[in-house]
Parts: sequence; C-alpha cells; structure tokens
Amino acid sequence: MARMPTVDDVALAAQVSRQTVSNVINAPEIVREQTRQRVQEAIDRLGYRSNASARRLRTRKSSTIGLRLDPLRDGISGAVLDRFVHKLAEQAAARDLRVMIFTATGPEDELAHIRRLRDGSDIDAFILIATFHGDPRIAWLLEHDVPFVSFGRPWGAALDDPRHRWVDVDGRAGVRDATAQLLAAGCGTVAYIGWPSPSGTGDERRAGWEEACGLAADDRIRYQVTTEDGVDQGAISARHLLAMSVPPDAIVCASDSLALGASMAATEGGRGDVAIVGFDNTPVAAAVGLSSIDQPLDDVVAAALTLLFGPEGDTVLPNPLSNEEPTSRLLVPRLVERRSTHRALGETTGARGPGNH
Amino acid sequence: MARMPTVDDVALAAQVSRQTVSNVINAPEIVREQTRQRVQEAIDRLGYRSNASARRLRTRKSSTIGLRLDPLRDGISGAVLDRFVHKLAEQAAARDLRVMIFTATGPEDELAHIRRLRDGSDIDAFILIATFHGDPRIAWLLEHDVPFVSFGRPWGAALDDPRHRWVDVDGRAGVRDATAQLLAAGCGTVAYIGWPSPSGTGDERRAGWEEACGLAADDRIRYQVTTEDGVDQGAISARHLLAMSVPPDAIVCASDSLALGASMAATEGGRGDVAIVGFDNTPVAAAVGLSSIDQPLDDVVAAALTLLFGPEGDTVLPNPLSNEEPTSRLLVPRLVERRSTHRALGETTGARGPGNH
DNA sequence: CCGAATAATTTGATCGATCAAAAAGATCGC
DNA sequence: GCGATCTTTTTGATCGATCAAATTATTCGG
Repeated sequence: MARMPTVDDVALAAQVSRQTVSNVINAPEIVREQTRQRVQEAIDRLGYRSNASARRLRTRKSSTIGLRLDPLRDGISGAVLDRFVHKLAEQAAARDLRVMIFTATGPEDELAHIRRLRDGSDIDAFILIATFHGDPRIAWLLEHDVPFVSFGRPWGAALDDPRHRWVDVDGRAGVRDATAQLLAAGCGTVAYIGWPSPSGTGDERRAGWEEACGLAADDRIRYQVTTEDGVDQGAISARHLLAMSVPPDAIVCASDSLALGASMAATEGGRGDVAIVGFDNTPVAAAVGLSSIDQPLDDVVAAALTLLFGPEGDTVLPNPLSNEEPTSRLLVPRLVERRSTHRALGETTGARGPGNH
Repeated sequence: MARMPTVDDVALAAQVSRQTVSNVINAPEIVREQTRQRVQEAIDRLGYRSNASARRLRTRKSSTIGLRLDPLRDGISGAVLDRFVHKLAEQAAARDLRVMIFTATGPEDELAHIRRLRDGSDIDAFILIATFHGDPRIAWLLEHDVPFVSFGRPWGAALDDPRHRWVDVDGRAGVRDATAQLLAAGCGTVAYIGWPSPSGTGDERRAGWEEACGLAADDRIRYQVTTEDGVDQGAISARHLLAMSVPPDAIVCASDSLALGASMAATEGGRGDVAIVGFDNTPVAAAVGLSSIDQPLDDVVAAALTLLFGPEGDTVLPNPLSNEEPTSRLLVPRLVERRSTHRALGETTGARGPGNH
C-alpha cells in the first residue's frame, strides 16, 4: 500500500504551508474561506487522513477512554453492562473519542492496567463500572490524578468527595414508582424479592419497595424474601410467597434473574395472574415478556461523558477540586411494561414495550 | 502531574545513550547484561513508561485491533459476541495488543469507520464478526489490503479466496454430536427446531441434525420445525411437536432462545422429561439449567489472533496471497449438559455444567 | 601483541503532526 | 499616504520514541 499523504503533501498540492493545512482541519474559522476551500479540495483529492499517533504525540492527548470489562457473569444481568458498552461506543464516536477495552482479574490488576495505559498516554480518562462497597479504585484514581467517572455511586466511606464524578441510576425511585404503579392499578399486596444486605444497589432497591408498599412493619417483613441472585432462587422465593395464607398479587424483584424464576414458579403453580416485575430490562426480560425496570443507559452515558469532557469536545476536564460544578448525576429509571404485568396494568402499552423493536 | 520521564531521562540517569535504553526495552539480548541491569534499575526508579504514541508514530504500527460491536439484539443470543469480546480483550492483552471498539449502523458505515481508523493508523487490523451471506465487507477489506480475520466463515460467493482468513465453529458437527449423544442415551426420537433457510449458520446446524437423527426422509420432515428465532416461537414449535401422535423424546434447537421457549412449553405441558438442547451456551441457558452446545470461544479467539499475528507477537501479517499457510480454522463445539437433559443423559456431569458458577 | 572479526554503544535523522512566535497581507482612520 | 491594528499565513522547534549507520569496545587467532 502506498504511503499515506501527510500534511506536507497536502500543503504542496494546495500551495500553502503545512500549518495552514493543520488549521483547516483543527481551526477552520481562522483560515480565509477561499484558502480553506482550496486546501479542503486537496485533502479530498489526495484522500488525506491525519495520523492519529503523530497528533497524539504532539497534543499530548489520546482522545481515548479506557473501559474495563466486567468479568463475565453467568447470570443474565451482565447484559446491562453490555448495553452500556454499546452506548458508550456510539456516543464516544460522536465526540470523536475512541474507546479501548481491557479486562482485569481484580481491582488491583485493574489499577495496574490503568496506570500502564495512562502513563503510556494510551488513554486520557477512564470509566469505572460496578462500583462496590469499599471500592479501592476511587481513592487511588483521585490520588493519582487520573481523570475518571464512575457508573455507580460511591458506597461506604468518602461518600461525598467532590472530586469524584459519578453517574448512577436511582434504583430506589425505580422500585418505588413501579410498586406504586402496581398498587394504584389495584394490586392489593406487592411483595419483594431482593438481595441480602449489605449491598449498595440492593439496599436501595429494597428501600424503594418499603417506601411504597404501604404495609405495616410486620407485613413488610413477611412479604419480603431475601436471597442471592439467580433464577432458581427467584423460583424458590416466589413459591414461598405464593404459598402464604394471603399470597401477594404482585412481586417486584431486584433483578431479572429473580423475576424470571418467580415468573416460572408462578406459571407452574397456576398463578400466571400474579404480576411480576424485574430490574434491568435485560434482553431476556424482553424475550420472555417480563416487565422490568429499565435503566436509561443513553442518559447515563451522556451524563458520564459530559462530566468527563464537558458538554462537548474531546478534551478531558481534570478531576475537579471542589463541587462548584455538579460532579454527579442520579437518573431515574422507569418501568417497561410487558405481559407479566398485563393483568394488573392493562394492555394500554401494547404487548411489547420499548427495547423490543 | 509532573512530566513523565522519557528515554532521555533514563539514559541520563543510567549514563548510557537513549538508544541503549530503547534496546533494553525492545531487544534486551543485544545489550550487555551488566548494562541492562543498570538501565533497568533506572527505569524502575524513575517509573519510566514508554510513550505509546511516539512509538507508534515511529514504528508505524499501533498494535491495536479494531472490533465493531454488533448492534444490540433483543434476543438472548447476542451474549455470544459479548463473551467473544471479553476473550479477545484478555488474549490481546497477553500479546500486548490493544482492542478498540466502535459501532456502526450497517456494513457501509462499518467500512467507513474502518477506513478512517486504518488511514489514521489508529488500528492495524480488524476482526469481523457475524459474517453473512453476500457480506460486502470481505471483498472490500481484501481489495483495500486491510488486514483482518473474520469470526464466521464466508458464505455464498468467493467461498475460498485464500486471502481471507477466518475462524468459525462447526455448528453442523456440534448438532450432530449432540443428537447422536441423545440417541445413544436411549432417546427414541430427536426432533429439531431451527431457522428458515437460507441462513448459513442455521442450514449447517440443521444439516447436523439430519445427519445424525437416523430418521427416514418423511419423518425428518415431520420432526423438524422451522421458525424465526425467539422464545415464543420456540414454545409454539415445541407444543406442536409434543402434540404429535408419537411425540419426540428430545428436542435440539438452533438457539438458546428457541430452547428456552421449548423448555417452558414442555414444563407447562407436563412433559418436563423431554430433553432439550440449545445452542450457544448463553448465560441464560446456564441460569435456567438448559443444556446447550458451547462454542469454544477461547480457541476461536486464539486461532483468530494466530491467523492475524502469527503464533506470537504483535505485528500483523498482511493478508496472504495464497493459502500456503492455512488461512482458516474450523473448531468443534461441544455439549454442556445441564438439567434439561438429565433424564436422558444422566447426572454424571453434575447438576451444573462448565460455564456455571 | 597486532589486526580482523564480532559485540556493544552512540549519533544523527526521522516518523507526522501541532505549538509558539514571527512574518506578511489586508483594513482603517485621519 | 502612512503608521496602527487586525487578519491570515509561514517558519522553526518540538512531542518521544526507533531506525540506520557510525563509532568504540572486546574477543580471539596466530
């Protein structure tokens, strides 16, 4: 393959200097229109493309975001992050940013990768996903001045370090709204299947149910099952709830895995009328007609990029020193209604919700 | 943040020239051991990291692989590609390669992205996924000398262009083996639910069943259902099969979506004893205990990288001119047994197969 | 102990772009 | 018509590494 043309080749062809060519590309407003056109034409004719490495070397920015892929889960909830990755790739391209992915065996390893990529100026900023209680990554990144934003709020200590930029989805509000919606539609009792505490995300979701369920303290305990995530666990928990003397009319679950299990258990037990709601709106939920609380990932990604790069552009803002600018965003998810809640919520929204295509 | 040290800083500290520092990193064998140690020590002390952009500019290679993420599917099978992405990120890191992801709205758009990334020398090589009948990308990439390998064999025209390097999974063999296994275990009749023709992958899988099912021509037609992919479709098809005068003892499906539907239908109909086998071994299959034919993605990725870069190293081999070297690999998948086939295949492998946990 | 051969190290040029500052060209008031 | 000001374009240096070739150090046979 022939050598790619350089700025000098274009400059020669358009009879200008290389800097003018560079300006046409990076700051067209300072070039006289007539000149700009001549240069642009030469660019098009020669098929010039600026060399990313050279530019990055000179400008000291790579316009690349690093993202560590979460370890594969066997559950079905991993799909949220996959959707996140897609959206990120899409929106990053719109800002002329690139996305580089990598894997790591744990937080320490992840930080080692980040350091390597950062020091080699492979990457300008990172997006952290799946923050957890006592996450060591946040302190480290702040400490080392690595620009980053996390999808997931800080849990535990250092809850409000203003330098930490994060975006998260308000699971509490999501579950609360869904629960309220079911109650308003006439469900007498709404039960909940969730994860054991402490789990940042899980505790929030449960709190949402508690706020909206309208049950007395003792009933709040009876109509709530705590279990690890999983389809089987969901089924077991649902059987337990449905065997109660006054079984619930609806069950809200902390995940689609649990909801899928619950749904199967309800069908098997001849209680297909019980409304079931999952969380995450995974492809599986869509495939089996399970209503689910959907995280607005488009907005999450947009917010994350805005916190990192500002409303537009591809230059990272350094980690802020104080929170004069907002450094976090909490977005509200909403229920996508499908078959599993039709008896309760009616068919107004159609058999297939958004996300179904 | 202080400026990162450069080769010159290290050279000064170790009292050698910058080229020697460079050699310690890239060709340690030509440096005297004593010198090497001194330089290495300086590197460690200063925390030197070579600047990726500068190196790429000079060496004219980016050591980066581009990968277009497939559009999100609503089905549950997209997960295979997600697993592929993970494995790729893992194995690429082991070769000191980076992986850059992007999305596109269609083949044309994808090629535009590829061209841009390639011409800007952002990327050395591409991995194409989800090849299809009449795929325009392959010819274009060959035409433009863009090094690439595809996960998915060529379908249709130009079936054997020796310049095209590809890796694929032998779905025919996978289905054939699974069917044979079921028959050997005592299932009298094994039915099949698959996709309509023409579908490269789908036709292969069906052929595998036809080869192994041992049915006469007319029975091969009766015990085979053709339908679009989807959980609902799987359920409908399975009900049809189970309503036959002599229902099958086992059903092999072209996907986990179909298999999930079939499995639910069988349970509902009180025929939980019918063995069900899916394809792709998605997280959902693992979650609900569905036996499934698993694509050996580790091997797929390893083979793809070997075809692109040779047995080791991070320098791309150009698209070959002829097939003196093998330019493709066809790998055999294998059945992961779970609950859905336990009645038929026994519990020897335990309730949870590999890929669980 | 010398010169040839080999090993180890250094020097100068270069990859392709942008920055910073200087130079040239255009515009304007008076 | 001329300097001051603003706009547009050009020049020289630089980002941080590796390549290619030159230089210096070491080894070894006779």
